Amino acid sequence: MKKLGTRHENLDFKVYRELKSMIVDRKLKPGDKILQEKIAREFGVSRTPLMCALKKLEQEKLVQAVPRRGFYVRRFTKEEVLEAFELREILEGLAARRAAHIISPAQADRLRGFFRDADLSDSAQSIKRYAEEDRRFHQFLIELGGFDLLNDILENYNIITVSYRIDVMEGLVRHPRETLPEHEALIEAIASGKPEQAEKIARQHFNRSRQQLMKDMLQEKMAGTQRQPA
Amino acid sequence: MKKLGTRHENLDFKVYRELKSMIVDRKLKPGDKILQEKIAREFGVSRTPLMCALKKLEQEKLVQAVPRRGFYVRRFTKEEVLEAFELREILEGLAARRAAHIISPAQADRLRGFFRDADLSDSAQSIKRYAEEDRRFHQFLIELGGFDLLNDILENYNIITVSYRIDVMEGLVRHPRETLPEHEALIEAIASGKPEQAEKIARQHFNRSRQQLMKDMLQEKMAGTQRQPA
DNA sequence: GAATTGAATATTGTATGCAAAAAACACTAA
DNA sequence: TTAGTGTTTTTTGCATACAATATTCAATTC
Repeated sequence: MKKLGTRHENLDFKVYRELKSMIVDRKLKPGDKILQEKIAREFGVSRTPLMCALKKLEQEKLVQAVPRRGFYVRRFTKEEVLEAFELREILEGLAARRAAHIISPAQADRLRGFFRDADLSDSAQSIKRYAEEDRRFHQFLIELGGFDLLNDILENYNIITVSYRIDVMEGLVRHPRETLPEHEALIEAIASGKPEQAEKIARQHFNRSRQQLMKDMLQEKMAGTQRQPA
Repeated sequence: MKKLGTRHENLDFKVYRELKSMIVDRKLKPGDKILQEKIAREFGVSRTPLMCALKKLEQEKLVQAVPRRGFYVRRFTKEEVLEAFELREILEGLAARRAAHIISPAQADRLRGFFRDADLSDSAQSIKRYAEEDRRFHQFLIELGGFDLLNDILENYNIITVSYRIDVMEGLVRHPRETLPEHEALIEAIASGKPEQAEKIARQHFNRSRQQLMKDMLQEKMAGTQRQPA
């Protein structure tokens, strides 16, 4: 018995995806109110599926619902971003551990291909390419070691860490020269099937980025003008 | 400026809570189809807020939506339950670590009160009381060391582990005689402010339960008749 | 001019209506 | 019987309608 039947995709899901990418791409900015009528007209749907989509996004914390007022694009606090990093630290640590457990030789080969010809210069171009490779690498790691529940969580909460500071160094927290050795060590630990080591390295990797982020945030606070409305 | 204003609770949220407890309490059983018209009438609301509530539950994996067919109460696979345990292992490990970091003397006192007068006999009554204490303990641990994101995730996925096998030994996977020393060690590690140790113990605690569960499941498979419909 | 009030307007939360899809049923032919 | 087919009934997905609440803004008072 086949199961390929699910071709009908409900409108609310399409709206959900569209809205989500609008938020991640900053077409809707943090703090913006979401005018249901307007968006619904823009998308050519009624408010019913839009409402559903908004509720979904609320659950993912991308928007905030204020009863009888409406939905607003959420503005993440520094604390939340750091907390999201803390979660990634252990969740991707888990993924790394599992990946090392179950990796196949073919997958190990593919894994070893990541960052092979990384360019560590400071040009915007090379930073950008490294950032892309970084995302692909973490994606592959999750595919390797993840499972449904874990993937769901990571998908939801990576967005918080990604959508913050997207404008600085392509979203990278640390310079490739610093992270490349860590990536290489992680790759080797997973590819050679060392779960404990893989988890440890993955966690260290995120931990260091988190520490760096904390420092950056502190500096920002000292230096700059802080907009932080209610 | 105060902020106590949020008194309006939308209908969909009430429906959501009600449905959720119906599922957890087995008033709606795994596999049951959710007849929207019927439930809506039962709750005295229209299908609109019910729909929203169902979508929320879908995101939490308590129900499954099949487009153009409807919603069904989800039946968890063994794999999923084990995966949920694996998640709890690291997530509550994190909570334990953080708790040990930030615990106050007053909280440490309260923590040490858990399981103080535990009764390790085999009577149904005492097992039941231990299971309740267990839940309260883990809840307190999450309150201590958790944060918003973590709480959300744990709330969702604990349900998977709790709603499975609720009928055997009050949902406990291992006997109190086995888990009590672990609980005591964990309490002491947190109360005396030892983050690394606390995390390690918490993880071991869950890991052992997970191993036990795997064994149990394997035995069930060997022995019993397996209902596992599509 | 600043603060306060209150009507006019806009927006939300929910119920209802309706077309399209799925399920249930009844009837016919092997 | 059983398999197949057309028809009725049910149910879903979505649009729309409407009352209740929020917001806006002009008029009024201090």
